[in-house]
Parts: sequence; C-alpha cells; structure tokens
Amino acid sequence: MNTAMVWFRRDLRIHDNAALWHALKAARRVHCVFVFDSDILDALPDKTDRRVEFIHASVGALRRTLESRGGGLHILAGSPRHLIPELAAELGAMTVYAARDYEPAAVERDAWVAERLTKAGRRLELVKDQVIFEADEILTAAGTPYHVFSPFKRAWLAKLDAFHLGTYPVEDLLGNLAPAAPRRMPALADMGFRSTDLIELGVQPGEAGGRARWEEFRERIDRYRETRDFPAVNAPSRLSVHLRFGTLSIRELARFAHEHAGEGADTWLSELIWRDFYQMLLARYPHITRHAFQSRFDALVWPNPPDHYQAWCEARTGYPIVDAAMRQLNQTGYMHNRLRMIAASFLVKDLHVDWRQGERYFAQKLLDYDLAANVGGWQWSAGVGTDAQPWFRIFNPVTQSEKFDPSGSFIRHFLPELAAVPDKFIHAPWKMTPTQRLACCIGSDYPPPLVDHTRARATTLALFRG
DNA sequence: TTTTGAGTTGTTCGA
DNA sequence: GTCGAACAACTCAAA
Repeated sequence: MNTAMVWFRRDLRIHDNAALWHALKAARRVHCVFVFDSDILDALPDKTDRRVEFIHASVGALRRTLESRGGGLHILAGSPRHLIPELAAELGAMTVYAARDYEPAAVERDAWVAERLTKAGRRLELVKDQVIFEADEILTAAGTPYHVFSPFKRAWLAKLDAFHLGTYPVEDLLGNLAPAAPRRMPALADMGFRSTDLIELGVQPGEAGGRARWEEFRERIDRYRETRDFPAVNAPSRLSVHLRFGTLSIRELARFAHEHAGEGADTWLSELIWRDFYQMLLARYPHITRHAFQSRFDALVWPNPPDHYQAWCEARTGYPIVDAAMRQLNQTGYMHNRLRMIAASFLVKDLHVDWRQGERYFAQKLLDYDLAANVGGWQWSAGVGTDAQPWFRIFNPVTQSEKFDPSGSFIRHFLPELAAVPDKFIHAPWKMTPTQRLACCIGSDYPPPLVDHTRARATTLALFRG
C-alpha cells in the first residue's frame, strides 16, 4: 500500500498547498496531521495568546475542509520530534511531506525528525511553499547571496515566470485523501490557553478568512502606493498574518500583483519581495537573530538608560505618534508598517536601547510576528542591517507624525487623553503654553517627552562614529 | 582586478 | 513656507 503523510505547520490551507500536492501526487493514501507543538507552546509566557487562537481556529477549519472532501486531519498535541515518527509508523507512511521552514529552530527540529524517520526506513520530504524563491535561487553573478535589496529585487523580477507563480492543482487529487479516526479536537483550555478577543478585532482565521481579506484588499490595491504610509487610512493589505500561517498562498498573491498593472500592485509586490529577501537572509545567516548583520556594528554598546525600554513598552514616552503606535500594538496585536519604523527608530536612536529588546517585544505582541521579517526590519531601523547609512535613518518623530498623521486622527484614536489638544500641538503637545494646557495637562494627563530628540540624535550619531 | 554607480521608506540647514 | 544641498564616506554588485 502506497501511503504518505502531510505534516501541516505554517501552511494551514488546502488550495495551492505544495506539500499536500506532492503527497497526493506520490501516494494513493494520504494522511494529514497537525501537531500543537508543546516545545513552542509551553515556552509561551502569556497564556492569552491571539496567535495560538488563530492557529487553533485555522486548524479546526482545515480539518472541516479535509473532512468535507472525504479525508481527515490527525490533530495531536505534544512534541512533534516524537509524535511525527510515531504516527508515520502507525499509519505505515513511507514519506512525510512538509513545507520547508527557514527559522533556525525549525531547521534544527526538522533535521532531528528527518534523522528519526530515516533510521526507521522512512523519509521527510521538505518542499518549497512559503516563498517564491528560496535562498539558493537568487544569487549574484559571483554566486553569492545578495546583501542589498534593490539588486535582489531586479534579479527576483527577472527570474519570475509562470512556472514560479503556478498553482498546485491540489483539488484534482483529493480522492487520495485518507480519513482520520474521528477524535475530539483538543480545546485551547486543554493546552493551557484562554480564548482571546481575536474575532472582536475583526481577524478571521483560516483559509476562508484569508480569502475574504484578500478579496477586500484587491479592491484597494490600486490606491496602495499613495495611501500605505498613513496609519489612519485602511490602506495596508493586513494579509501578513495569513502569509505567516499559510492560510493564503504566496504564489496566488504574487501572481495577482504581478499580472495586475499599476503602481499600487507594483509597490505591493515589492513588499512581497522584501519578504523573500528577509527569509533568504535568515536562511543564509541564521546568526542575525542575535547579531548585527554588519559585524562592525555588533560590538556597539547601547547605553540602554534605565526605564527607557519600559516607558516605550507602556506607551508613555511623551511623543504622541510613538505612544499611539505602542497602544495600537498593545491593544490589537497589530501595528501599521510606517509606525513600526517610527517606533523602532525611536527606541534605538532616541532612547538608545538595544534593537534586540525591541525585536523581542514585537515578538511577544505581534499577531503577524515573523522572525525573518522582524529581525530584518529591526536591523534596518537600527542601522546595523543590510544597508549602511545610519545617519540617514534617524526619524524625527514630530516630522514623521506631521507628515503621516497630518490631522492627528490616528493619535487621537489611540490616545483619547489628547483628543481635545489643538491640531497645531497634537504632534508635540509639550509646546503648549500653560493656558493652552487646559485641554490636556502635560505631566498629569499625558507625560512630558522622555528625551529631547535633537540631543538624542546627536548622541546616536556619536555612538555610530565610535 | 579595477572602476563605477547606486543604495526603501530622511533630516537639517541656509538661502 | 519652500527649495536644494549637505549630511559622511561605506559597501555592494556589475561592468
């Protein structure tokens, strides 16, 4: 009997699923499995985690879809290092298919599982699914990985063709799915987690949720370029969480963006290329999770003044755009991309805190948290990453605020204590005279600025000069 | 090997 | 208020 297994991880969908297609193509009986990984879940300090709920709901939806096609989903909880080889043996699956994951911990886990399977005469077959081009597919003429985005993007676009954007026709082969014994799905509480406000926040998990969001964004894509930098506008795709957990296919999104003419789609496609770029860098240079990409900056000692990090986390720096951004993150698990840059630049270059602390904080809070993209973004903001112009990258939080939240409507939404502050002062409320402070008292209703930007900027430049 | 052009998302200063 | 130049000078990628 020709039997295979598909191990779902961050590809929680059926449509255009590479691992599922390869298994269905190769075997007459295909078992599907998902493992709630206790090695990851047990380490999470906060048991009210929207990501766990997103995964849990998406896995439930995946099981219902598989069952409606005559198949099923084995849902287990524990360490996949043992559970995957055991289940493969129990089901008689010779090959386990899975989508390749480029995070160092996943690479190590997969090598471990592969070795176990091999010893038992089976094998783990990892296939490309999360990116358009993997680390060894886009190289310079010298055969080395790109370290600069623009030439990487040119090479990426030059290599793009119908083959790399093609859809795996999974739907044609679903007759090979094997059912799973009907077992109750583990509840969130069984794993020690509580339910969250995910649905109230408007996040729809699962493949259907991703598709709904995608259809809604396609209506707005032509305006993406002009509107994407304004956090008060519904401009971003908000698809990052679906790409993170694979409830949408990157090939489907990239193909649409590539075929859809216009500046909006081109700009958005660039963002998808950035995603491939950072995945490639992490796969090639796994040490960048803890060390500066540019080694000459790795020894840089950040002053990290006491209380600065805490004030930033708790949205009380006294700079409205930064605090509003941090409230958006703390309250909703999401932060607009422009604000991620402003908040990151402020923590590192105004508050002089090590970028790794900010990266870890985002890791705790972001629903769409992706190690590769987050590390890449923080290193770029800190000026220690793949491009070398730190003096260009010290955002002025007031100028950025005036430019990208001109009416202050985003600020007022997340900082209602500033609602009555006149437009003229919304970006820098400490400039109000005592009589103007009736609307909001700086010092009691809202904190005074934690640092002086001009002085903090000078300190950063000196720090980089060495 | 050497040379050349370019580098996501900016800010500040002085006219 | 608006405009252009300076910022500081390095690394990458391709010719």
